Amino acid sequence: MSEVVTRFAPSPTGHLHIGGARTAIFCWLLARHFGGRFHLRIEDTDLLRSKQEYTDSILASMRWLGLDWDGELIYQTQRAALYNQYVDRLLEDGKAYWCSCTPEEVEAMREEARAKGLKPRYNGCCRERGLGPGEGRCVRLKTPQVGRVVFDDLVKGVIAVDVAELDDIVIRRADGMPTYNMAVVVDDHEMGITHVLRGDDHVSNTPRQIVIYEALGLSVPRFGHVPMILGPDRQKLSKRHGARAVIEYQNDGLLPQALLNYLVRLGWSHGNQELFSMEELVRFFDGTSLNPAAAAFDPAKLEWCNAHYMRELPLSELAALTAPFVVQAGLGEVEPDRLAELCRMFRERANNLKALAESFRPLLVPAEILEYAEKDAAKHFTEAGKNHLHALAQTFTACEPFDHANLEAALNGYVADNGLKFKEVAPPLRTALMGFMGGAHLPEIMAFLGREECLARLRRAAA
RNA sequence: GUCCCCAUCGUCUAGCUGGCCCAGGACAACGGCCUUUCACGCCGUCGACAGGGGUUCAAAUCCCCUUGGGGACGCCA
Repeated sequence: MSEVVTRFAPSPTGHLHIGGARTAIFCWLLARHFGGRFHLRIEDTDLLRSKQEYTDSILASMRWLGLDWDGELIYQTQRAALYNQYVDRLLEDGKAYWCSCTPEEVEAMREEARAKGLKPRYNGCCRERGLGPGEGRCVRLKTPQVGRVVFDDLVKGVIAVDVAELDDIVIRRADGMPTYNMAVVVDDHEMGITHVLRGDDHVSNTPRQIVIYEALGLSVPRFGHVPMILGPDRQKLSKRHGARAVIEYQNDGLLPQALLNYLVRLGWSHGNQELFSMEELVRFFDGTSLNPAAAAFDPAKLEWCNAHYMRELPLSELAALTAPFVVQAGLGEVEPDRLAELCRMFRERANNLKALAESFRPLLVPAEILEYAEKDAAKHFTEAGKNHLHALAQTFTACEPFDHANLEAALNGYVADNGLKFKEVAPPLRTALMGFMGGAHLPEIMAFLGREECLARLRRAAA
């Protein structure tokens, strides 16, 4: 295969959502796999809805996911003149014509067709009128009237559509701006795009674009339409499904590699493998093995995937990533070493950074305001339990240094010396320290808290 | 309404050039082991080829129909 050039072309009318992110990932992987190029094009011709802040947000999400792009960013609004050169060429070649119909008139035609049970469309009344620029409003493509448009889709296979299904589509609006299909064709050609990977919702645009390519005498790129992502209920993803934007997952404490891994695996597979490094993805992803059917988004599996990557991360890195969430949880700044220690103790108990930070709360809050889980307190702060806590406070006071090994020995010693079972002592101690029956190993919790804090908790619980 | 696309466990999927599949893996669920707790980890259980016709010695795999989903039909992208 000669050079592969792909592109991702978002409209800056919102944040990057997971569906868009997935096609961006596929495009990026395809280019990287074949050592080609990956471009980013901002389709901002909808002036009303496009916003610079969304472009910035989309770029930020791309970077967060680790998707870099080649060359300059392309903004469609800056290329109107270029598009119109192509429109003029079509006009000169008699492949397009001026149309004087108003939108209202066209709408009436559509209504009429609908009433007859036909496909709503423009009736081509200006096609042979030979109107000039002064007489027409918009420019329409003279779509061939017989034949079929056939293309071999990378994911869906051969798709054929009769040209009778295609309208004489508008390629230049009354305001002089090109329409979407026209701009896309010109851009993809000018940018040398060889593979157009995009959402499923574009399949019906593809024949229209191919007709434009052919009218212009340009070579047609390879197309691939990846199915959209459905909500957990298999309905179209919408607000009621919760987070849809990449940035929301970022804010919820997901790791980019986890979201990327999950998204890639949604609609693409490499045998039974579930977890992939970036290197593996680039090595394995060649545009085949894409699933033609729509996939439902499963938050539970995403969390599982994220938990996996949280366990794999070097502690210092995990700590650095968790720090902002700790601050956000109102737990303040924590020294890097202590934070890393907290991560070490708790990372197997959380599925995302936000939850991880939250799990630190019992250890970062002063003894006086530690909250007890009612059930656990009632069950373990019995007379016997309190007596143990008193005695343990005495025992631990003598621990020097106040570290894991000494504390463990002291605790075991207390149990053995009094002929007790560990099970009798551990629950009240754990509840006193953590506030509930959960968390890491007792000696490391105590070592982390330090003598002062530790004893304060035992005394408070015993009281 | 017209056109296009899709269809394996609850979910993501392997399989799809037919036999190795009375269908494999992962998530979830459930049970167990480990264990002072919660987790992690390990082991196990439940669970699917939408339906009907063909083709064939043989079909999840090929063909047709039905049903069910989705998408498109804009001077939006």
